[in-house]
Amino acid sequence: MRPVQRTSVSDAIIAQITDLIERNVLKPGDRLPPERELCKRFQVGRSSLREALRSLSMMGLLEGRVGEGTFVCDKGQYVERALQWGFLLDRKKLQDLSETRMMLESQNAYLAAARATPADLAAMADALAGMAEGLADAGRFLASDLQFHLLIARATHNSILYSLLETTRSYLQEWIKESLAEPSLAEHRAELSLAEHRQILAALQRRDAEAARQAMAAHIRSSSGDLAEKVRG
Amino acid sequence: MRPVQRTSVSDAIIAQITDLIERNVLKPGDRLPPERELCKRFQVGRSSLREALRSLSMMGLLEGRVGEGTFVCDKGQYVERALQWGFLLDRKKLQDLSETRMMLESQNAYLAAARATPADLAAMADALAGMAEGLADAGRFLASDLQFHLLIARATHNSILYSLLETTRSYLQEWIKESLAEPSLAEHRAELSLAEHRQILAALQRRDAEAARQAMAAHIRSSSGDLAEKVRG
DNA sequence: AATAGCTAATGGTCTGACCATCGGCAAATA
DNA sequence: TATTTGCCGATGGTCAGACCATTAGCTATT
Repeated sequence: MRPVQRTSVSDAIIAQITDLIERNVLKPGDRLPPERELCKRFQVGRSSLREALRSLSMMGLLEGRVGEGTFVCDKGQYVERALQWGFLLDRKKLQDLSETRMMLESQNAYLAAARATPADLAAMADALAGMAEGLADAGRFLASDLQFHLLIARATHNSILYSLLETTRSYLQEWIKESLAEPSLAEHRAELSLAEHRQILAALQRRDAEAARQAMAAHIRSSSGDLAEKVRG
Repeated sequence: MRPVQRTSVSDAIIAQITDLIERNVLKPGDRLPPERELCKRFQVGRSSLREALRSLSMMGLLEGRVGEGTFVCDKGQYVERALQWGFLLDRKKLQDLSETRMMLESQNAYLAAARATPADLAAMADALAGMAEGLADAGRFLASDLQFHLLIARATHNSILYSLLETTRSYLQEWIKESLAEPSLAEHRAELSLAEHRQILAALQRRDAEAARQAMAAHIRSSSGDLAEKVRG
């Protein structure tokens, strides 16, 4: 004998809808049938259906618009929602996330060295130029910085690795921004950071995977040194 | 003029409860008041309340037990769960997943070399013994195999890395099982695999991080060679 | 002392209703 | 004719009440 399977109505609906999205039957931007219509199709009450839709919205898969309908989100919306729970991170978890990020970025650099297309490298150069122009503008500098790292992840041409880095970055974003907001260190750090980025790009252009990995690791260690201390303190 | 703030009842409840959990007013294991009681306190309908509770359950913050009540979960799995949902969508890329897994496993071995406790190493030895005993029993062999890898991930004492490996493995499990089901190769592969695992454990016991990483990488390359071909084909 | 049965409490589900908002259409207006 | 205004239906958001299945704890029987 074994415990009988207790299936929840909402969970079953969630499973079905996520499955539809996975199999791309429901594409981003698509509109779902009205709730009352879905009730009839699933043969469930509106409460259960709404609990399912609510959970899916909370995961960033769906979005409900009053008077219009319920729509399938593109994955970008997911990150925003996820940021809401960023403050739930405790110190240990923050440390773990930071470590995971470092590992991802280093390995991405390693892989990108072999796989980056000329277009990828050109985009990175553009991002680097954006950083240089934004030396005085912290907001623009950070945006170009982030873009540079994401471009490397994209250059691996591995959607999983890209997605993972995107997510970990989004969680750490707040702390990164905070740690770079120190007015005293900002200017010096920015110049140092720019130089480090140039080294990374140079290694990628040379197709030197090991050098790229080490340059990235060094950069993150250097740029997140105070972040690490803040986490531990 | 600026857009007026449109607040949703459920979102407000979610915000309040997450806030209570964050400030440790609600501790893990605590029981929430009954739903009908919460309705009176929040002065909201039960539908809205339940949608909020459902979302919180989906995030892994709460857990509802019929006839008992709603409880605060003890495991802080918020981030892990979010990461899981994060790349659920493009899991079709088996190749990418396989590559990600290899990277995770290698790096985990590297970190575990320095961090594994004697208890961790002992557990790995046990798993290895289980593999040796299960040379004839494919099911038991694979179970011990999986456990060995998870133990290494656990030995990093990094919950994010552990969770990521767990998730990637779970997605690849089917294909791994399938590729090892070839009757002709099974026996030889099992012995080879066992030897490779012994090398990994030996490196960990020597605290040789680089050797552990390389041994793990070699093992995965060897054991998933046909898997990779199958994926590409 | 142990067990079977009962009762109240609780989460899970369903139904029907009302509200606020949005899109589209038609009438009124310039 | 082109634009605005007002209306109407559809839709998601919310609420209230009811019923069900399960659980814990008590009670009475054995």
